[in-house]
Amino acid sequence: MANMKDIANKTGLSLATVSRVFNNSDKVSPKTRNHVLKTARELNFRPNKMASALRSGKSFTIGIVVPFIDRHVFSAAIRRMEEVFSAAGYSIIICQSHESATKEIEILENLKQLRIDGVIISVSEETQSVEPILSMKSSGIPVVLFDRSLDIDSINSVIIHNFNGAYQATTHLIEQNCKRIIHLAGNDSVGIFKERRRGFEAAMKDHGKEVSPESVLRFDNESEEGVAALKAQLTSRTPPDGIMAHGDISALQAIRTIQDMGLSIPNDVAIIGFGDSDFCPYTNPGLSSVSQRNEDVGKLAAQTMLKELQEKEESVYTQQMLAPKVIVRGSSKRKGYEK
Amino acid sequence: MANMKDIANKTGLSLATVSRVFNNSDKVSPKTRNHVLKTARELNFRPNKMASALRSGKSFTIGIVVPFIDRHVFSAAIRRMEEVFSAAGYSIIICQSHESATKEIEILENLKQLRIDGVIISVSEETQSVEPILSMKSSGIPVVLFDRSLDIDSINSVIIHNFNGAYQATTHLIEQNCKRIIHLAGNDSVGIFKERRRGFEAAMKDHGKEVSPESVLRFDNESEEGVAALKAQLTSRTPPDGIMAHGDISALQAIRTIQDMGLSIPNDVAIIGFGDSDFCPYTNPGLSSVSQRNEDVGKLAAQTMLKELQEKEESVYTQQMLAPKVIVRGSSKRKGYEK
DNA sequence: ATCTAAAATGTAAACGTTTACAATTTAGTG
DNA sequence: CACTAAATTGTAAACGTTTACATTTTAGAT
Repeated sequence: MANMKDIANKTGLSLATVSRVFNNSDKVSPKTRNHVLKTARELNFRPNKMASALRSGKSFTIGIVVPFIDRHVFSAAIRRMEEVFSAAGYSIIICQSHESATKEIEILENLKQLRIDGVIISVSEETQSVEPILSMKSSGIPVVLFDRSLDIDSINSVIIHNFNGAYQATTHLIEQNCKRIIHLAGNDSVGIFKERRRGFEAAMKDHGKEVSPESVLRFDNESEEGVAALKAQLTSRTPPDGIMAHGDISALQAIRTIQDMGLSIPNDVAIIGFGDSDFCPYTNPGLSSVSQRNEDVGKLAAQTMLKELQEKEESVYTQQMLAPKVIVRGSSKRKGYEK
Repeated sequence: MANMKDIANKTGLSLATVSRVFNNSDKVSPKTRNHVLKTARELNFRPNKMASALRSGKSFTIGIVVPFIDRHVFSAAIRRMEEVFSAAGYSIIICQSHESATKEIEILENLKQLRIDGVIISVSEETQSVEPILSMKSSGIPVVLFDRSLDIDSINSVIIHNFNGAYQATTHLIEQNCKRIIHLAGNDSVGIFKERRRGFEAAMKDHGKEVSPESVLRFDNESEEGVAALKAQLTSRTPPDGIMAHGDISALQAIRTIQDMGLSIPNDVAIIGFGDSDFCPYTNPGLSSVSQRNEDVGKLAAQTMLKELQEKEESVYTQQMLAPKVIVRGSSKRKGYEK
């Protein structure tokens, strides 16, 4: 494959001039430029980006780290990132942490070796320490967190306002005349789940509803304990008539449980999930949910990265929170309370 | 950031020896190796993969090209690819063709410039010409096609056997005692959809069922024409009692249409989709579908690529077809015909 | 101690760009 | 036409590795 030297030889120009043509440096006469471009076409020349990256120190590559790429949250966000970056001339390298903090560290090391220009990351569930992230920064590699954040204010992050989303969802159930609402809670050690629980509790209190220990039910997608506990509550003397789940899959499990008991949704129990997964419109009834705006998050994260890359000065770090949106479907739309 | 020269200076060794340590070349004494590694740790050294790629001509990077990364077919396959490649020391670069043949060509050009070691691609719907793919090959870059294939036997490909899947699905409906089965067909210009239609027709014929022009209904997810035509058939004197859709979304649209007309699934009409999308278990009734085995396809494609990369000789090209699997759920499980 | 082959290390040129700096050409001015 | 500044081009050294080839060291055999 031809290189710049070949073009230089064939045109009789110097290597520097040839290089300048491809850098869009304006310091080259139109005549020479055309001559070079023509010769480049003839020789089927493609600039070698590795060489360019090596010399210039800019690889025009961004590393994206997520737990698993096949989760819709991530693939949707990454889709937008790719679009933003590719338009700006950047390539993206994808890595999966498998929800392991150890793997995550390995990946970050590897990305350093690849001399990527920046990292966008949604940290693993396990990740507690911010050290690996900070170490990236101190190596001069900008980092943007998305989806899940860590408590560091020297790092840009883009997340949705989980507290708010949960608050809105809970308020929605209250407006649907639910009298006794419970929350199917995720693991509190995961920041976003904690926020959702807090949002639920705040909404309850703000609307004068009591939050008892029974109001918050720990609900895991893997174990059956949550389901059993839910059944118990549904058969108690004061069964819940509204459920705000921390995730859509949990909501689905609840729907099954409820329907299996012969109760109807939304009239006996109204339910809303979180995430607005793509299957939400297709369940029966359609599952109301809180949209995480994955695409918007992805786009914004990518734009934030580009901005940081372009700024020479130490930039100002921002924690951007997108307002989530309640999507109402059949599972929480009660007769007489449609608004 | 420290480089090998720094280590060489600090240890008093030559650059070559230092390099050999990191190449796992065995031509270095244990004592020197340890000394070098220790110094490397002290200096916080990370080998520069760009430099290594430039010099050695191997970037240990694979380009993956898909129409859109947020489609589950692709993200599921890519997930496995990432796992296979990362275990083998390769990074992956993801690009989206947006179903555009032009964009696809641009992407391939760009990947060439990046000097990636190989390309795994699921071509866009528009793609007709095999030229860009062949041009990759002739530049010495191995290519593996997946999901959708092109008719070139000098390129490795991994796809599922669409004909077979459709054949099986249709046979399943016949076994469920469906008397009049129709196919909701995709765009025939897309190879996999054509295969599915052919599989449907073959199964019908093999079971002594007539394939009339009405048996194949062109059904697009975007337009309403298909829905209208389906309605017309359902109200005709000889309504279909079995539907084999070319995709899950089409199946969903059909389910809605059928249920809106007051007909019951699966007893009035049994239906099966294609793709086994993640929402299939959650529809009501659960949607039977043909599993595309995305994960298996991804894994196999990645393994095929690795094999081709490792072989020095011109390798033998294979078209690998995975057998799809019918997943039976409520939408096609008729009373008395469960088997 | 000497010789030899194997093992370990060193030398230096490459890989294909970019870029500071220097040199040359061009165009504008009086 | 001479002079100057601007525009264009050239020179050569980097960037951080790998690797063919050359050299030195080591260990084993005599």
